[in-house]
Amino acid sequence: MKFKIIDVATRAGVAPATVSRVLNDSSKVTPKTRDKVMKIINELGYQPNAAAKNLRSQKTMTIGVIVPDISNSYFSEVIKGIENIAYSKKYKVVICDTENNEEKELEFLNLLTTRTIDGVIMVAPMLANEVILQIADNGYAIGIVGKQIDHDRIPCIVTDNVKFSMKVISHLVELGHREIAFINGSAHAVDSYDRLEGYLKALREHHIPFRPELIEIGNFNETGGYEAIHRLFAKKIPFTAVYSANDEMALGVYRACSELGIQIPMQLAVVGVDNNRISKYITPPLSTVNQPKYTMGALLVEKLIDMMNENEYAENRVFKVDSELLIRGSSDFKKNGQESLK
Amino acid sequence: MKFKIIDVATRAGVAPATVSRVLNDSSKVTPKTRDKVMKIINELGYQPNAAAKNLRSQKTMTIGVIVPDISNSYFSEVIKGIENIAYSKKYKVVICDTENNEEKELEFLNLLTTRTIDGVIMVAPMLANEVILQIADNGYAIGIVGKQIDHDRIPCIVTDNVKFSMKVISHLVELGHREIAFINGSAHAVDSYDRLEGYLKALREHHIPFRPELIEIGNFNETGGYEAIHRLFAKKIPFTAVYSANDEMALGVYRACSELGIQIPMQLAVVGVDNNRISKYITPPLSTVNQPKYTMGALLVEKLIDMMNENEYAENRVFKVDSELLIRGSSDFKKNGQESLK
DNA sequence: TTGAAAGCGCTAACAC
DNA sequence: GTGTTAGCGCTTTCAA
Repeated sequence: MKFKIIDVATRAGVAPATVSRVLNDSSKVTPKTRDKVMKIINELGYQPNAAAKNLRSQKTMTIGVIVPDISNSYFSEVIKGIENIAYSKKYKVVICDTENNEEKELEFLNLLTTRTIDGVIMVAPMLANEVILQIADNGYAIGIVGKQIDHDRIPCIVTDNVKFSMKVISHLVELGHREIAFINGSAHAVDSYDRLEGYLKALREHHIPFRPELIEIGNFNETGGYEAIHRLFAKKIPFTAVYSANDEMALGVYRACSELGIQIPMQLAVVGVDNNRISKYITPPLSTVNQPKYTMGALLVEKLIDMMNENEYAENRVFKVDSELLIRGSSDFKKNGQESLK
Repeated sequence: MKFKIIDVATRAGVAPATVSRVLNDSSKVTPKTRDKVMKIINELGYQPNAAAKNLRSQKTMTIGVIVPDISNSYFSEVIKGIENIAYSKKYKVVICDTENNEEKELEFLNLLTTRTIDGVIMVAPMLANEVILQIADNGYAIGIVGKQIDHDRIPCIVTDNVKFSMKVISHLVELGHREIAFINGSAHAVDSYDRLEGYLKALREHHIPFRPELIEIGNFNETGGYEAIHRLFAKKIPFTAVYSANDEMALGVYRACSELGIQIPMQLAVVGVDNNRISKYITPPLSTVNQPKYTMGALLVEKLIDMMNENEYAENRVFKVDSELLIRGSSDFKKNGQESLK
């Protein structure tokens, strides 16, 4: 049996409006009436109908999240952060896994215009900035994780790519490396620019000449990393370390090295980015950069919800968070051995 | 500017009902009117309001999915299957990551009673069967992945645990193993019973006496596996192989072996279950059972949607799918070496 | 503090 | 084939 507000109202001898007030604990109701109403609500197991509520209140308490690949632990961690905060604030979360498909990304944004969701968070969006800006201009709530977009109604959270890339290179230099190759992500990703910038900046700081031949593009996936390191080897330029712009590509490096009998880290030091769950379990464990994925999701959704409810305004719109370099056996061979899997 | 159906109607010189008919392509509308209406719709960029539609039609075209942990690749693959099929049928998917928290699981089910979602899929639910049966009895649409529940309105999809466990043990026996330890999942999981049953059945088939001391509980996580293998070693009973009821626990086995200097597979063969993404990348690569996760999600959501729309009925309610044994270096040392990371 | 009543935007039953 | 109209279940003025 499905009850509605009127059922509760009549049984409690009050008007529907009063029941509504009790439910949304608007203060203007005497404890006595409140108790009376609550009793009936519990007796009947009454639950308000969400659709009616949504229609009337013009919001759905739902946030959409668009990610390129939900089974990539980077994204699922971000989602966890979003989800947890969202639920604690009574919001639901609808997920869209685009499978790196730009059209699916665009299509999902329709949920905003149909008012199925109150706002959307795009994680590492592929869509052109203009499209995203347009949406914000149309008054829809939108937030971005992993890319910075300049619009005073779009909160963004990004990691300081330049900074941690410098940390990585400095770490390798301190270990004595001077010829450090760099496998970058896709050429059009903003992250790629920044990571390259950090790479160059660090080299300059350490007075190491920069050699463009040591840079390759790996498109952020395992195969890309595998092919990139092969291209690097093919050049016959000596290098003793490689900075891979993410862990996935580093897996490709491991595969190539395993095939060619190249020892990590003795013959080649490797550092990745992401602290992918896998990175800890491979042999040797991969040195990597740990981005605060959960926190990034959590922080951004909080900001977005605040903005939607206009508790807060545009200032402090872009968050740049720091990442931590995890030194493991792939760069520092002293770190190898027994404790590697701890 | 936000338009409503009446805006389209007046501009097109028709009644709102006609616009609605065009939108929901009910056949009773002449091509001419349809064109006229569509033209205005496109001009205005009109999009129907979801809340109003939901309220009127008493459905939300949304399915909830409850998983214990979204960053576990097993679950994210299931979600992918669900999501893809759901979106292709115009359904949205709301995710709940319970973090293995039974209360969160229960709480999320409220979305059914508030009619926020039309149905729910529980993946490896923790909630007692009675609770789930009750929900179905109340007329809500519910489906289960990874557990079989007997109720003629609940579609379920499970893997044949008995069958693949037998495959695993037979594989080990064929390699010459006779003392095979078994690290089972949590004691109250149905999967655990079935996997144990398969283990026992296979031993019997091969005329290998069953030794209860060789069985330990590892609760399906890394630490559990680590502790379980330590307990097994502590017993001083020789065994040459271990069947771990999932890959996570096998990781714990790897860690313990690495610490104790035990060589896999030479001194101990290891086989897991799940084909977790990690299993391929560890050293040696882990032999494991690949469950068709994506397909399981896809198949079940399809069934659930059919049931909700009553295209289909109770018969053929439980799906049992087969899994494939992937033999890798952790059990068969001929499989080690160069090709291990391919 | 409480009640009456309007209306959120859509669909479907019925009438023409 | 198309229009009219009631109403889905709730919240929120406004009045009392």
